[in-house]
Amino acid sequence: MTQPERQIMDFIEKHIQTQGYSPSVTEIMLGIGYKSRGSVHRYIDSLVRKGLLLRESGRNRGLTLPEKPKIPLLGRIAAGMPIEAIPESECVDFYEKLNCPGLYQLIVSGDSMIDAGICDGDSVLIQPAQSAPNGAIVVALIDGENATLKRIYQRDGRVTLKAENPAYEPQYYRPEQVQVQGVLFCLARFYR
Amino acid sequence: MTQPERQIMDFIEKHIQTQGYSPSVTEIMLGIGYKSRGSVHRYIDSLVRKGLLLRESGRNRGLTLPEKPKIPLLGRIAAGMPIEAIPESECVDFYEKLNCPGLYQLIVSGDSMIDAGICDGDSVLIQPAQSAPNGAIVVALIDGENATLKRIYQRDGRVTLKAENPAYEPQYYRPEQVQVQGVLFCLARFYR
DNA sequence: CTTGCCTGTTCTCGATTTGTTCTATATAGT
DNA sequence: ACTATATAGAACAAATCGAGAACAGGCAAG
Repeated sequence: MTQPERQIMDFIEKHIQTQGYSPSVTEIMLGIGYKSRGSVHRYIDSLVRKGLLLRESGRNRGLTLPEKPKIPLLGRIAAGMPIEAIPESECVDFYEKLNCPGLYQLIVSGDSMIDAGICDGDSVLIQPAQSAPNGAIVVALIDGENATLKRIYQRDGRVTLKAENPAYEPQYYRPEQVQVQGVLFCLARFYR
Repeated sequence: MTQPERQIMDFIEKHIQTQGYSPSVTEIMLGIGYKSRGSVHRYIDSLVRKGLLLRESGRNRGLTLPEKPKIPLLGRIAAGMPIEAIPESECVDFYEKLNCPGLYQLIVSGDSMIDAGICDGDSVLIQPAQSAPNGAIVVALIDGENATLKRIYQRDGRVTLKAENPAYEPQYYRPEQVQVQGVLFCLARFYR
């Protein structure tokens, strides 16, 4: 989005939010400070072509904003307690949150992280990294062969990879044996 | 990538990230400190030839960064096993997956669903519904007062709400006491 | 209905910006 | 001094921009 496009977009968003309906091209022109409707119209065309704006053709004031996958955050839910409403209906833009360059997805196989709430079949989103803070959950490559999802601790000159499952013992390695490939960024599990 | 190429690449990346669109050759020139557009243009040519930069010919400000995939699905990861690559680098479009009308988000409070891998502080995305199949995890309103996240079973004329935590006993209700508000659609947990 | 204004849309024009190519100059390495 | 390379700067065509004119359809008042 170029600078004038951004300016026009902001104006439209603000107008729709405050007035409840789309501004006219002339109103945008005056609001932004242009002296010609043609110019404004050209920018609107561009925005519509990019899908950043929707237009109901043949209607006056027919501009609408495309729906973003915003998911309203309603409150907290607990065992046996009512939903504690969160005052302003915050919206979480998952698209924004996940717009993290380099992110990739792996599907978890096995139960070794079950006590961390990571189950067989879950999707984990990994942010590429060469190192990680102690206690982080990472994708670690061991001896250049085996990649595994574990909690990592680096101290006393050795690396510990700890599963979150009492059935698995922590594994100890020399630092040169373990290569961090990425850090756990997000867990996603779909039920339907 | 030579040093000036690296410098120009960084400038372009930064500009696209902050402004949302490509810089012009003149802007790069000023930003880096050159006094000629020709030189900058030569480096851009080189970057395009190497595939490190894309150019929409015939358009002004038509430089784009090679597209990074949404979130590539790389494979499965397991305890002590190598990543089992998935042949085609499938891409998961979370935008698409979450574009489910009516979806709303709740933050989980408490440990009553811990054995289902749902932890304190997790986000659950709920799809509004009036009923749910046996065994589904639902948001249930009890006696019109208390909302809770539980696994639901309806049989023998009574409703069982079962926590996934041995510390909590299943609770039995008459059907008219329990109102399903929604079905668990997705679990999301952010680590960073 | 008709009328008149607002609105959306399309077009042209001149000025400016931009991508591109070219040549000349400066610099570094041999 | 010679060559290779990097930079500066000029020049040109195309794209873009803002202004303004013109026209048809929407919309509400009479």
